[in-house]
Amino acid sequence: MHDARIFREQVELLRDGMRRRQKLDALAPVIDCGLALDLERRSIIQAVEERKAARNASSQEVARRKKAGEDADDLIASGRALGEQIQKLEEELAASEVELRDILLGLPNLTLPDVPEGGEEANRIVRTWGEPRPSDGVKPHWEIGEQLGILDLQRGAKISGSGFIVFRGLGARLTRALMNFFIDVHVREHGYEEVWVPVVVNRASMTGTSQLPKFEDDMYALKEEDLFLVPTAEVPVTNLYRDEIVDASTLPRGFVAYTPCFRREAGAAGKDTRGLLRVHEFDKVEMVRYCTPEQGDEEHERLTKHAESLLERLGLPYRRVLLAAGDTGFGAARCYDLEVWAPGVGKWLEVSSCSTFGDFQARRANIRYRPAQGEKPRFVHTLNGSGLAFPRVIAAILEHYQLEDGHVTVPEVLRPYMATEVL
RNA sequence: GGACAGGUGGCCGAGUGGUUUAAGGCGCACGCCUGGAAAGCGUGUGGUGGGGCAACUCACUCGCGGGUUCGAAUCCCGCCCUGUCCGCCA
Repeated sequence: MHDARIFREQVELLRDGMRRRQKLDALAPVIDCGLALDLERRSIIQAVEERKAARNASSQEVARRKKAGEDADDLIASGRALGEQIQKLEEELAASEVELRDILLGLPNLTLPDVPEGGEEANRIVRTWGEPRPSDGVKPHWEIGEQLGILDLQRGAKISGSGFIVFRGLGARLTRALMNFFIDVHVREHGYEEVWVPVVVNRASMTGTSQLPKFEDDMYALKEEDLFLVPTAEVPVTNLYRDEIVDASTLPRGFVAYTPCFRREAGAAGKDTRGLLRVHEFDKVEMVRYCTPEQGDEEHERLTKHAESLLERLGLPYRRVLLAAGDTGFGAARCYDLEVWAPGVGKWLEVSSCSTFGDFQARRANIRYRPAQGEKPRFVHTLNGSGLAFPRVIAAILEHYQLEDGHVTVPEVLRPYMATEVL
């Protein structure tokens, strides 16, 4: 969320940011509306506060007179009139504030200057690692997975519906291995604090990280309780310190959590949905970082490298893509996608999104730090990245490490967790 | 789910309609004192929003949201959270 001040102080910057995202046509009228509402709101505030000051003074005078045994009926009458005016103005103010907040909650973040303008076609591959294996003779993961008895899509669909997966035997163990391997690396080598968090969260948390209000239709919800299944651990983990002022000496700091992730993927049906490519429930280890504004860029690079290091240890060829403004998520200021090569399906699969949000989430979630004793609190910067999402990593392993006989070599780093060298 | 008790500043804690416009204490910061420190003494000490170049000033803020009143931490209603007991339970 932006500071409302952006309307009166930097509206051109805001317009330009929306243009870079290719959203200006849709959002220009919204921005104009925000500008007008901010003006209106401040003028009402002045009117109402003027009257409140008068009422406060009058009430004190009433108290003084009563104590002195004097008559105060005239003041009580004028106070009543003031009260009526105040009530009316406050109703107007509340309406205008709700409208302004709705607008602010619906505006995407500004992207950083190094983010390319435009849509998906302007995404930029900034580095590649490893030799992509040629696709010749490599079967897609869903064939190999079913063949090896480690993937059971049929029964997943029976139990829950399409897009829900059953892993069996070594497939189930592989999921457990990835969870432990990823978390162990982040905790032991990258300095993250391991956290285990709820996967059902309230509306305030979902709003804090900017899934709500705009993307409510994409979320699984428990309507009776007004609770939501998390689409990513980003939500509960970033919200750990919602409405708090964190100790500046702890920054930068990182948290890592495993959670299942639930996504309705409304409207995505039919597109790259076979096998493990796009499912409604999947598992992921997520890194979340808090830092100061000054540390933001450096932290974004660090976070992204933490995710890349996992792919390198797994020996899976990948590329890092800097997303163009129009392809960058709603709340992000800059986002790198990590895409792993899957020779069986012949595609680069997104296995991690590493984003920096600036203070966009922190303002919504009210997460602050005090730079130094006696100074005003400032919003932290928040970052998060998958480290990593399991299903597509599993797909890449089943394809990249596929043997001619249909078995699959287990990446060396996973062998201590798997107790086997081959699937 | 039911019953009861609670929720006041960084922390403790007083406060049942008007010098409480939140006492007092702890902590913290600064100053005095000291060779240096402790103790002691003094001063200061939250957040949000509005106005102002600024000094400053106004409003709001006692879990949250409404209501009553000229005036609410205080009275009324709803909700949330915490604790204890009961019920249920991996």
